[in-house]
Amino acid sequence: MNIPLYIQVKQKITQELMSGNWRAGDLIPSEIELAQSYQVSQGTVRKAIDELSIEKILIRRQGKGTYVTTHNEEQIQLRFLRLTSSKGNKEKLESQLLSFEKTRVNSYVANRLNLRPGSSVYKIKRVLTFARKPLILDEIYISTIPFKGLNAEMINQKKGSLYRLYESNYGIQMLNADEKIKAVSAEAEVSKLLNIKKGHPILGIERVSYTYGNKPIEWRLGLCLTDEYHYQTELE
Amino acid sequence: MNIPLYIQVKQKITQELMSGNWRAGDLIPSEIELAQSYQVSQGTVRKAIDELSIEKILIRRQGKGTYVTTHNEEQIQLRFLRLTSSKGNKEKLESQLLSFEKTRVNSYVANRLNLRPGSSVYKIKRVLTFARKPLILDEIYISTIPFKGLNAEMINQKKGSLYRLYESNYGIQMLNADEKIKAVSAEAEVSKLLNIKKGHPILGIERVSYTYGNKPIEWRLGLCLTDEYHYQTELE
DNA sequence: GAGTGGTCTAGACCACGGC
DNA sequence: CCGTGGTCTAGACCACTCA
Repeated sequence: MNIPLYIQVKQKITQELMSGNWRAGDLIPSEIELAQSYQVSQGTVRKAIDELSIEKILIRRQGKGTYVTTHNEEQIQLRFLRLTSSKGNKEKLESQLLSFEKTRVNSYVANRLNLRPGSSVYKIKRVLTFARKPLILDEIYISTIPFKGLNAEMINQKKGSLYRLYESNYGIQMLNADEKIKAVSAEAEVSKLLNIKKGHPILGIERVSYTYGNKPIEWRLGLCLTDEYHYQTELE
Repeated sequence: MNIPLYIQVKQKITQELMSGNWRAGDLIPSEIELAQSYQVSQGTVRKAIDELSIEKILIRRQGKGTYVTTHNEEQIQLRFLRLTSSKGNKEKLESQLLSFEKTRVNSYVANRLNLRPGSSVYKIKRVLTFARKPLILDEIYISTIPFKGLNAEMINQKKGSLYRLYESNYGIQMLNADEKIKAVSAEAEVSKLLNIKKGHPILGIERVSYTYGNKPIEWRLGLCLTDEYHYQTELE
């Protein structure tokens, strides 16, 4: 095998995470302990953990130890939300569930999630509100298989953060996501829900989110009103 | 001083780049040479270069050496362009200059570029075309001071890549950028140039680009037709 | 074969957090 | 005070590039 040792260590650590031995928020063994158990030097473990913490899969805390990233901490909860107020306000986000149903997935979403067309999914519709103004209309699909028993009540309990729900109730962590953005016109139903005129320009954000091993878990389409907000990114 | 050694090495390397001693595309001294000249170990130089190459300021090439990132290489030229065809086509980009003028900057753009309101800037308008269809209408502002003597002919010569022009003719490298995205309606003038109906929804992408030391150099507003294309990002 | 970056080790010391 | 991650060193060997 010509795979570098630190890559192998990375894979071993990832296996512990995928298998559920180490769970979100857990403190993992120290670098020295890992070095002993994998029979490599501390520097090699360090390099593996370095990369995993760049990928935001692990978090180091000097003096304390290395932890598995979690969506349950306040600061990290809105990690995937790129919408910010153009005036710099920091308003509280609220979520209102519109509908929750079990249905069959269409072929487009099935492709994105590596599911068979027509297989069983949960479909979630909701409105996200900032400062009491409706801003985002979400339509979300997840396979019923890993989320067995999910219901509307559970979603309402977690008020807003689906990713916290996935993690705490099903042990599924969202690690990264792809987004595709278009400008579209608000249709009749959308314009009513977002309280705008029909035909008003809005952002259509299509997102696929992935867990360990780049396995796609969730597809969503977010329709966002960007009159007073904007989508923000950094390019390198 | 409590600044880690490798950060100090990073700063020294950055100074070489800012001062113009090492220019875009140059091969910089080897890790061993740098370690000797800075009186630190090779490992420390390595860590400094590691970070600079993550920031895409330097590029390592095994067996050859470490190079200063350049916009002149084909693959890296469209680094900041996030617009891709929804159908997966890879069409050639062409640029058509609409206007080039020297004018006074308004206060909004002045703030973004750390200029005094009313100071002298070049204003560039152009249309970017993919597969012979107009897709992006750009309006670009840069201070006249670092770009003394710039004219329309120089822009036409470089066909498309302004960043290549900045780098090769003025030694100014764009390292990173912030973008703010909104959905807007096409106004009369815009709709004519992009060959769409008035009021059609388009993306408004506002970008500020930075050089060494996070110094803002260029402000631009890109109006993008996203009927057959989309803006793509990855979230971590 | 010489020179470059890439991996790996062993060991020292520092800075931080918490008992 | 101890254990953690963070920095730094010195030296070995590997993998790649090019003359």
